[in-house]
Amino acid sequence: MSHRYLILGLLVEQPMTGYDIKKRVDAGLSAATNASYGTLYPTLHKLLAEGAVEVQEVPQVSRPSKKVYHVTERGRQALATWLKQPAAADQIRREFLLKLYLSQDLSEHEVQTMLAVRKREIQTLLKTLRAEQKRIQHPRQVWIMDYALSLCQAELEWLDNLETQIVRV
Amino acid sequence: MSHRYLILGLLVEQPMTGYDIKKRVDAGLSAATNASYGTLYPTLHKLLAEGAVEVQEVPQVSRPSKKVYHVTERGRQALATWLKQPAAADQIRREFLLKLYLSQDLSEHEVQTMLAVRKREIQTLLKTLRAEQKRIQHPRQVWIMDYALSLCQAELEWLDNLETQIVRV
DNA sequence: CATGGCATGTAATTTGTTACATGATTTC
DNA sequence: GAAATCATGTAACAAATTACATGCCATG
Repeated sequence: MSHRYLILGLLVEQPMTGYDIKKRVDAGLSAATNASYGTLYPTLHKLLAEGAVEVQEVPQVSRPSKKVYHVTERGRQALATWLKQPAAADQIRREFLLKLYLSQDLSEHEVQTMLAVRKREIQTLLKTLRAEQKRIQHPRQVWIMDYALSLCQAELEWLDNLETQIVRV
Repeated sequence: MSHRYLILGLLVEQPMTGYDIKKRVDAGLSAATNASYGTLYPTLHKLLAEGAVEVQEVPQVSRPSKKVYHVTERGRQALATWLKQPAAADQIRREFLLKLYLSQDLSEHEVQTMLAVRKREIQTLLKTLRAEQKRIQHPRQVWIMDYALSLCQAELEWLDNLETQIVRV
């Protein structure tokens, strides 16, 4: 449901293809939401049918023609209305955390491995974020990046703490 | 899908009703996942049909009889198998963050309001977490609580930073 | 010559939310 | 007297993932 507005919002910044939107979200907005083609394309079609976006087909050589979408006035207004409403609560699912909590019957070694895997994942994410951070111009994107970075660092500290705690036990 | 294992895992700790499970998740595991009755009860029925759990009906006066579920050996093994597999990636949706990012056409005042609302929400969450923290005995529950607290604090710091930044701009 | 990027899309399935229905008891 | 707690459940719907299909180009 909020994917509609994600799309509209990104198209306000600049006209794009579905493919572009996906890249954009993966690169800079992963802390806020995610987007798969299976959601993106059908949603774009719906928005088109509703007149919230329009399409401009750009033919290409030996490739499906690009469909560059841009927002209509109607779309802008739908977005503005949505923006002014209070945000829905966060929806969060961290399977890693659930497994850690339920890991009573696992060996200490297995638990340590879980933590190590997670740590590597978060460190990788941190690197990615820092790399992206350098390519940013738009201040609002900086906000989101800072958010993601802060949470990453907090989690890393928590992981370090836990690891040493478990060793001591 | 991971709700199956959430249920199994909690039932390993002790037999419970669907209602109890819900309370348990809301109280101590909100950083990992969530659970609504609409998911919980049907999932319990499925687990029962598969022989992963068994039920013991406890009649009550002027109330539907309690259905206390407990895990079978089969259920335990299903859980153990799942636990040893690598965890799925986090699934995160923060509508608040998305709105903040897309808030270009809002007034500065509206943005400040969004931040203030979020801040109050996180502060409330923090208080709740701290209250729950005192009732905890199980060390693994402490881990999860610490996780939630760390992220809360990181977000609060980020919010404070942002607020002052925007004022300056 | 395989991998990954570019670029579109569909269909089946899973997953989950929301809202509803029921109804007594306790607490403010 | 209203609201929250206890306690179960279903049904309709919305949302999203996954896997698939297609096919060229560039890079290593």
